[in-house]
Amino acid sequence: MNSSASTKERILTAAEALFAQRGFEGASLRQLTAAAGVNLAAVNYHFGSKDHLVEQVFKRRLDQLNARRLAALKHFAGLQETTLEDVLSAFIRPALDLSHDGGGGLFMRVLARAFAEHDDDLRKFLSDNYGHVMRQFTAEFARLLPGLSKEELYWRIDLVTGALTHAMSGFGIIQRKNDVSEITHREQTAEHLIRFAAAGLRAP
Amino acid sequence: MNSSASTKERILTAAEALFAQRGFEGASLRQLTAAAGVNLAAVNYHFGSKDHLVEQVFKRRLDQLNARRLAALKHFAGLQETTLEDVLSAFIRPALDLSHDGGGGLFMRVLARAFAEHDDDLRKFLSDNYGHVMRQFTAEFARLLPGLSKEELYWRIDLVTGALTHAMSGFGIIQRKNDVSEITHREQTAEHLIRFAAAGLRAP
DNA sequence: GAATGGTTCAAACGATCGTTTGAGGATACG
DNA sequence: CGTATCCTCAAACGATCGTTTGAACCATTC
Repeated sequence: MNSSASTKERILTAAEALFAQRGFEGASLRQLTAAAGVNLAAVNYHFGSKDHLVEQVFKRRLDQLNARRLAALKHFAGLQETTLEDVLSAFIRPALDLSHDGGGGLFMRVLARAFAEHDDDLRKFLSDNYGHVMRQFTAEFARLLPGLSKEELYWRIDLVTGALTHAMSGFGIIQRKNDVSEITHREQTAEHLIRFAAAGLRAP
Repeated sequence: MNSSASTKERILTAAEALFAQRGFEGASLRQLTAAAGVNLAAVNYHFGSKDHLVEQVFKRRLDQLNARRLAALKHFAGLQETTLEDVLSAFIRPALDLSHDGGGGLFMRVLARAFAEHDDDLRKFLSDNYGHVMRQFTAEFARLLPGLSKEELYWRIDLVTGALTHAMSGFGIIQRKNDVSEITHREQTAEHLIRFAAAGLRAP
């Protein structure tokens, strides 16, 4: 049908990689279209502008991430026997999975960049596509941590998010060693994150 | 003496603010020099290039931050009665102070950007100016958390750093309210961070 | 007061940016 | 076959980028 679907997808994939490497301003459309093997004008034809392309790069991955997080949370929401670790797992593992399939761990780096860019339009876009998921998780955390005030809870979720973003985007000193498979490394990352975050959330 | 000291300082201050707002690539030398009230050519005259200017922006603040952190740590290093919270305080409070004086909470945002940019040269520069401080703190954490393996300790320090950077750069949802003074807010931030990080580091 | 060395200035340089244009190719339908 | 629709392409547009240039300024020194 739409013979341009391939072109659009190629642009999106190349854009995700280049934005992660060079940033939104640092990656030019000429580098981007050359990497994708398409004509320079194709970006403006299919996406209207570079800014709209940036939004679509986010949308493609965030739709995945949100759906998976909510699906994972659904199994635990409101249940008596749910633990803090269960909810953290539903929050963390889809993000780690996302950075694994989809062609590489690039998107979380793009996301971390977006946080750092402090672009108001982009933040609003992220809030619109992200807000309801965060609210659901916050409600579940509140249920499992009844001793925390609302302010204290917001603070701690914020700090968990910081630790998550940091770890997932590969900022840190921790790198996968060659004798550890990527799946194993991902599992270890998830376990470290969940253990750390759960303890931080439960802090007296 | 050096009548250009004023010009250099004005450039550095304006650069710090603009880099925080627009990023290293997004802030042009024309915006920068206009904000500083100096001639366009002054940047290349005093700093050689834009890249060198970026490095100097970091150096000016990191030298402060490193000195204050080490001075704060010195009071606790190796002492029997030192607590985890003491060391975390020595790590966290100088950073919060830095973002307070020096004309605004802009530098930590610049630092968070630098992490996100993944620029190898800049990361090497940061590592060279930062590494020995991190090693001293790591040694102290290891002393106070003898139950942790080296790998586990590295992981947790990495996660603490992520939470710290996130909170200090003002990413999160937490904003200072108008009825709270900045000093009070800074103190609350430090307490939340220390409580959360200490619990995360002590996780079973 | 002429000369010196450090600093500032307006102007221009070539390169690269995002975007637009208009012609041409490809495919489907009458 | 003719036409309409979607897409691709090379080329160019104006704007802005970091950097360089050479003249002017200004304090200090002989």
